[in-house]
Amino acid sequence: MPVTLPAAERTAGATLHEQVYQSLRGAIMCGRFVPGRALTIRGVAAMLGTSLMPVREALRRLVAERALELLANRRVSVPHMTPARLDELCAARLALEPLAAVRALPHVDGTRLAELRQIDAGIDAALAAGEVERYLQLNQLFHLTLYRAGEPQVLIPLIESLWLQFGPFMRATIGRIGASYVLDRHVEALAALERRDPLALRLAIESDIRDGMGSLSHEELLRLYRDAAAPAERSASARE
Amino acid sequence: MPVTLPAAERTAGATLHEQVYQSLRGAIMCGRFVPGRALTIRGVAAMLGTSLMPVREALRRLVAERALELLANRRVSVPHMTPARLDELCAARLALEPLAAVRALPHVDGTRLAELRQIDAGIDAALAAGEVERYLQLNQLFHLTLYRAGEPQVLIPLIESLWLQFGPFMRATIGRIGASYVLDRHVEALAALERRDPLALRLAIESDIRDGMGSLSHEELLRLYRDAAAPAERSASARE
DNA sequence: TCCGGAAACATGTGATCACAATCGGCCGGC
DNA sequence: GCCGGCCGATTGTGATCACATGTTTCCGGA
Repeated sequence: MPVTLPAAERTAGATLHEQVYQSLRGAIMCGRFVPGRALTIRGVAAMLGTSLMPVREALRRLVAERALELLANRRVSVPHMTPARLDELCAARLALEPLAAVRALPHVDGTRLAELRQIDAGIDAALAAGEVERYLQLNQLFHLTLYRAGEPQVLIPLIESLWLQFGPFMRATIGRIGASYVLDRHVEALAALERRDPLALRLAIESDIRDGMGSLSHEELLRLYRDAAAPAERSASARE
Repeated sequence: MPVTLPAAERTAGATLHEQVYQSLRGAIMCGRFVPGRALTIRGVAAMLGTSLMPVREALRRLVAERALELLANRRVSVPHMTPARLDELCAARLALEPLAAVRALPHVDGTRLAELRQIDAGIDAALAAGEVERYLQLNQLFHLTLYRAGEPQVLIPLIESLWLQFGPFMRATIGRIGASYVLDRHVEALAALERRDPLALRLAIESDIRDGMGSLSHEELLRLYRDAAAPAERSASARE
């Protein structure tokens, strides 16, 4: 079994399938599921101690959000990354996230700016401690906290769908973190926010996304391209 | 009852909830559901002659795609349009669709170009005949047929989500069609495709989207802004 | 040793049912 | 006349079951 799920035992006021959704979403973002390996309804239900129904709904929602892929067998799995999809994801992020940042800028007040600074400090700490998982979580939180200023209703779901597709791959293939941080794009973004400079903010977010792409392990990317040429057989890491 | 659904009787090989999804999606895009009015599972199931289960899954998928909104009561409805949401939808379309078009351009061959020309001819015919519904359908088909060249996997779902949110509102508030067509942006796009000119294509698509926004009935937009100021009471059209 | 087929198993889909929460209308009281 | 609380009807949620499809396993034959 490739994964142990955190047994959604928090009995929040939300519905059961919402809790299952959050558990699965977290597990996906951490790369806990092997791409291509089928996620069975009964399997997830057994891990989380629920019945089939909430799992069905959670899985279907994740498929609609493109976090999971519907196979021909009508089974679901984390989709394999392909060079074309990676390129598209990057292009979509570069189209949407700078836009979201610039639109959020007028609504960023002192409180939110302080919150962003605090998150960025946490990121630096995680980087210094080499805590990859925490770094990725906080990085996502930094971006979403910025974009959420002004309470956008349309852009956030689109961006979250992209992160859901991008996250597990990044988690699995990120190389040495910290190495590529010759320039801290978040500091640039914070400065742009303080100066209320839309263009500088756009550039900082664009650069941050590109840097994120650059931090992918080169050997993983090479394997990706190789696999794309011979898709019949996946490389070793896809095996158990 | 505000709507009669086309009784999903086509027994395609697909799953039942997929057929329900398609029926509901078509009805939503045609503006057949009154925004804010709750769509009940049992009601839809009765209209379509299915049991509750496929309807549940179809509704949940449409909620995930932001075509429907999850109310606090855990009931679903077509969301009301607000000025902020309209602005965001427009910005997202302007960010994603020109990008999708430019990325598709290198993959548009003669066959697809001919297909696009044929759709555009159909659009002109629908415009001349004053068939609003057919015009909107073909317009969507034109855009998606263009974007689908190169088989994008990421951008298409994002754009379809936007159309799903934008479509019902446009269907309900479109003014006199044809009037705003002093310039046919589709012809411009087709010319740009033939010349393989990315910049011209981008401009044509951008202009087409802006023109589409301009074709919204001004009185409807005014009512929208008025309602946004006093959201407690919706205007007459929201009542039965 | 390798291949093919059949049986046992696992899985997704859809239906039906129970139940708690919510909504609607009705009535009584202020 | 208007408001608040009560009761019935409606609704979403979750559980369990039946069934068709697809998958794996195991065994016999070449």
